[in-house]
Amino acid sequence: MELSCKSEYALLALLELADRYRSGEPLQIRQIAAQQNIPDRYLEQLLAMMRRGGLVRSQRGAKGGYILAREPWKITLFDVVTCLEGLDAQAKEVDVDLQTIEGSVICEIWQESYQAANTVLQKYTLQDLCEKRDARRQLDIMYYI
Amino acid sequence: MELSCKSEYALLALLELADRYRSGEPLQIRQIAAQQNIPDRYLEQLLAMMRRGGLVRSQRGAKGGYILAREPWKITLFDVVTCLEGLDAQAKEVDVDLQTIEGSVICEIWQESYQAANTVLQKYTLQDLCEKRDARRQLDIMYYI
DNA sequence: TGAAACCCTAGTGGAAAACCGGAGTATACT
DNA sequence: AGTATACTCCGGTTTTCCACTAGGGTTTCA
Repeated sequence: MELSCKSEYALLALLELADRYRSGEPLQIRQIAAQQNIPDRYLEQLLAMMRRGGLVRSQRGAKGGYILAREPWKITLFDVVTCLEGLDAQAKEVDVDLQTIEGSVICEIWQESYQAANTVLQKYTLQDLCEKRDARRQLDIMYYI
Repeated sequence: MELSCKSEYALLALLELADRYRSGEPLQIRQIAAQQNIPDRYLEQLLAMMRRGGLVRSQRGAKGGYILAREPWKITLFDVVTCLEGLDAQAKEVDVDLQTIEGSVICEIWQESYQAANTVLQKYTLQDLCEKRDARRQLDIMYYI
């Protein structure tokens, strides 16, 4: 479970959407991309995935854009990464039967390790992320003075 | 921290070396490769990495081969994966300073998740792996009868 | 001396990740 | 109604990385 560009871009975008969430106004791809320095056509794909995954809602047409599908404290980082990377995760389960004993023993331990990582990601929500960011911003201002 | 071919091959090889450890005799690349169905020239590179990482010792020349550098219960799975994938891990630390606040907040959480995964890997040694394998073998025999 | 083994470096093929472009469709505003 | 805006779908391109291959060395033992 490494931090790919995909996941990072997605989280940055969701962070922007979380900020905007209370207003109820949608936010455009272009704006998010400009704000966070993300290639816009790529971000488009990621947002489409997250829409299919039920994380965001889209509004088409003029004055359209994206809105968080539910409250920022109801979306965990685990939700995000599984939505993005989890689509091809089922494909790996194919040839488990023709594995050696050594292979399956190793595989089990990896599952356990994987599980531990996911538990951490389940602990944090977008809300938490926003708060951490704000706290960090305050801290940076203090240091600057 | 996903299970790459590299790590799996390396663990399988180390498992063979662990079996052989008590005898003090070295084991050749070819034999390991044949036993575990690993491309031998590739395994050669992995063993070279593990030698540089201090996990195995090599003996050159005829009747040479590889030996575990220390006892099987003193090598954790964490040691193995960091030895193999950890070489380019420092390269990522380069441009940390020019990161945004959002980026570093995300990065921190990823570190925590990573850490959790590593803690699991630190818990298991080659010895544990061997024992799990043997237990599984016994179990398979029982089922077969 | 020669065979058996490790040692080092470079290069290749293919697949996945990251990214781009164009044509289509829905929506709001005038 | 018409137009501008923004999402939607889908195919293509570029880049990067992994698994693997290859060849020419060096050391050791018999």
